[in-house]
Order: sequence, then C-alpha cells, then structure tokens
Amino acid sequence: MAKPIPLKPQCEHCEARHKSIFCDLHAEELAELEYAKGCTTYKKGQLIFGEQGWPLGLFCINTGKVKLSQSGMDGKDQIIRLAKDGDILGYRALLSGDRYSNSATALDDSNICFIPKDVFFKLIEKNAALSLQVMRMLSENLKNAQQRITDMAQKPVRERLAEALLFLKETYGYEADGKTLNVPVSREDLANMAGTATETTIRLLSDYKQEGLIELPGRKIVILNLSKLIKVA
Amino acid sequence: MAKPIPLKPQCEHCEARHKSIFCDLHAEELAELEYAKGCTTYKKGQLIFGEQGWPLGLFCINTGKVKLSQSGMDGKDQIIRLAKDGDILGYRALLSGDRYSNSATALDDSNICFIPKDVFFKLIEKNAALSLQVMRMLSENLKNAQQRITDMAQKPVRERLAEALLFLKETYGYEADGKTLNVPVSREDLANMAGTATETTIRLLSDYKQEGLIELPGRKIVILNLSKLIKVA
DNA sequence: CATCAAATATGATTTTCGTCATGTATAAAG
DNA sequence: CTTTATACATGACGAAAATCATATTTGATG
Repeated sequence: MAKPIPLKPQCEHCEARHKSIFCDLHAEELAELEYAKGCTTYKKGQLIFGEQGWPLGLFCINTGKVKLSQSGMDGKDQIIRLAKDGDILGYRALLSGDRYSNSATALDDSNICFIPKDVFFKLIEKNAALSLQVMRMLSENLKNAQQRITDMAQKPVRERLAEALLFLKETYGYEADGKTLNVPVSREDLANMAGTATETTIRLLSDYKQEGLIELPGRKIVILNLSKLIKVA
Repeated sequence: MAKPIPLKPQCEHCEARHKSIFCDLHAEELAELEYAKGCTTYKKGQLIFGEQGWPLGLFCINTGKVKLSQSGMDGKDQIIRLAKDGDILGYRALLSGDRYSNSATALDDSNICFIPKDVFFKLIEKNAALSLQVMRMLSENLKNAQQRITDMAQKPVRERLAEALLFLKETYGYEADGKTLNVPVSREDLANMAGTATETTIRLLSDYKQEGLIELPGRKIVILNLSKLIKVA
C-alpha cells in the first residue's frame, strides 16, 4: 500500500467548502481552519477511520468518494452513508463524545482534510450559525436514516436495490456519457447498501438488465431507463 | 373523543425537565419557557402530530408515553422511536425546516407541553450549552437509527422482536411487580417495532412463552428470563 | 349480561430470499 | 503470455417469513 501523500489546499479557495457546513465562515475563522488542519490523500479501498476508534477531529472531503459502513452479523458490512466532495465525516461520534459507530473507506482516490476536535468545538461555540448548520445536517441525516429503517423493514429486496442504484446516481452522478454511474462500486458494495446477499444482488441486476433498465459492461453500471427504475423503487 | 384538558405545570418545578435537554437553563430562560408554553393532555391512542404536517414548535413530555411512527408500504406503520417523561418531540422537522417525517401518537394518557418555535430558536441561539445538548441528542438519535438500519437489514425477525421487547423494558421499565412491561402495547405495535407481520409476532411470542422466556397474561407481557431474552437478541 | 367489534391465535400455503456448490470472466502480477 | 486470485455469475435447494383463511378470545357498549 502506497504511503499517503500530504497535501494542503487552501480553505479560502476550497471548491468543496462552498457546498459544506463551513460555507459561511468569516475570513478569520477560515484562517484558523487553514492553520490547524492537516490533509491526506487516500487510495481507493483505504481505511480512513475504523469502527470503535476514538475521534480526534473532523474529516472534510476535498475531493473523492467515501463509504461509511457498520459491521453487522458475521462481519457482514452494512453501508450506512455515501459521502462526496464537501461532505464531512466523523461528527456523529465527536458530538456524542463516544467512539466511531461507522468505519469510513475510500471508494476512490480521495483527498481529505482533518480538523482537530478542539478547533471544531471552539468554532461551534462561537458561531451560532455554524451550530445551526450542524443541527440541520444532523436532522437531515436522521430523517434519511429513519426513512431507511422503514424501507429496510418493509420493502422487498428488488425495490431496495433499485433505490440503492438511484441513490448512487443522486450522489455521484454519471460519467461523461451521461448514463454510466460515476463510482467504482462492487456487487458486494451494492448488496451491503441494499441489505441483501451478494448473489441476490447479482441475480436482480441480471433481471433489471433483462428488463432493459440497465446495462452491465464489465463492472460498470449504465442506467438505460431511469423512470422505469424509479417505478421499481 | 374527549376534549383535551389544558393544564400548565411550572417548568421550574417540572420533574421531567431534569432529565431533558433543558436541564441546565438559567432561571430567566425557564421563566420565558413558562410564559410561552402551552400544555395539553392527550388520551391513549390520540394523535399528537401527523406526518406531513408543519411544525409550529416543540413538544415536551411532562408525563406519559408516546410512539413515533412512519407510514410505509400499504399504510403499514413503522415505529421509529419511543418517548417518555422528559423527552422532546418534533425537533427533527423543526431543525431541518421541513414537515414532520413521523407521526406521534400517545401510547397512554399523557400530559405534553408545547413550546413555540421562535422561543426555541431564540433559546438555542443565545445558549451555546443548549445547542450542544441538542446536537448531542441528535447524534445519539442518529447512532441508534444507524444501528437499527443494520439490524433490520441483517438480523432475523426472532432477534429483532426480542430486541423490541428489551427496548420496551429499557424505556418504560416494569410495573410494580418488577416483571410486567409497564406500557400498553398491542401485538401490532410490536410487529411495527420489529418490522414484521402481526401474525409472525404472535407466533414468536408463543415460541418465547414455550421456551419460558415470557408470559402472556391477557395483553400484558411478563419477562420471566431476562438474560435468556438478551441472548436471543 | 348480552352483543359486537377488534385483537389475538393458529393452520395451511406460497413467496422470497439466503446458502451452498460450482463454473466463468476479469484484472493484476510475474 | 501465462498464472493466479478475485470478482462475477448461475443453478439447486432449503429456511424464513409473508399471506390468506378461519377460529377464538377479549374488552367495550348498550
């Protein structure tokens, strides 16, 4: 495994920041972030943090794609969340004051900044707008998580897998061709999103293909009929 | 349906408050709450707020028991959360600025206070400690919700139902006899917690009974062997 | 206390989906 | 270019759980 290459882009000019909860920080607060933060590149497949570890700060995705997952029965992973440019990771554990309940793994080569916890806590204590942003973010997370509980409990696998594909599309979009999912995701990853066995996932993908919903060139996934796929989910 | 009887206990002497996020408010802040709040009693089974409604403020349970649920496929409810004395309701929607994603129903006769949204937002803007409490609460909620996604996706019904019973016991405790669940919960409610069909729930309860884990006098549930029940879950 | 509706209970049947076994393609490494 | 590991694919089978049907009990109401 190659050693991560350190790299420190300027927060002030960070593209990702404008999409993040740090969108309306003052110049001086940005300078403080800039000074305190570290930055690392992670290779595809590399662990960013692991379940049960203690959080020392916040991760902020500059560029890249990250999956957050939880180890369940017999070590089977459940993918809980997908993160992209501008998303932050690790705040759940930091705010609860306990260990990580997820592990974070790079789905693709990623450049990720690290903000020490005391800097973050100082920021939210002073900046009520930032606090509100954090609460809003947590509330949205919670809404999504609750919806997913209901879906997991009630929807059959066929619908859940279609939802997973749609969610990948929403999150990472298409490649240049406007129809291929722009994220390297294995059948096992898909199974771990939908909460099913890998074999079942493979079978259902074949079904979708038979029905003309998708195409499967190599390990890529091409969405052929989005509206029909939405109807399945 | 009997008309709710208004009743306004004093926040300053509220038993429930000490267990809530309002535990360390200043006297003046409490006075403001006291002045602004309304209070209502709800009968068992009565709706407190409904999915898709717009939140006008925060509910704070003085005494009582409340289920939060979400309507899923074919109108089947999924119970997302259980609330008791000192718990607050409706903050998720309020903080996201959108509609309720749950409906709240009284499981038992309950006395519930209402805090208008502007009062709440003013409080969290001025009081950073309260903000942090809210974030902590949301983070805990999120952790639990994520764990439940994993459980729903991976654990078999038999384990999920045992977990539901344990959760009821954790939340509402026992009656005076020290073994009967202290909450009026139907088989359907249990099914909607565990995410299964009512018939399956009834069958599994019979199984537990055969195995000496529980007893089922009428509609009550008596825990006979807690440690074995924990092992099942 | 008699009546009725709703909740609980149980059986029979079908569907869904996971598991195990085995084979094939794909991509990385020598 | 071959080797080898890993991911992908498909078939056969069985277990888990939903659905449908039908009693039976319970509690509320007149």
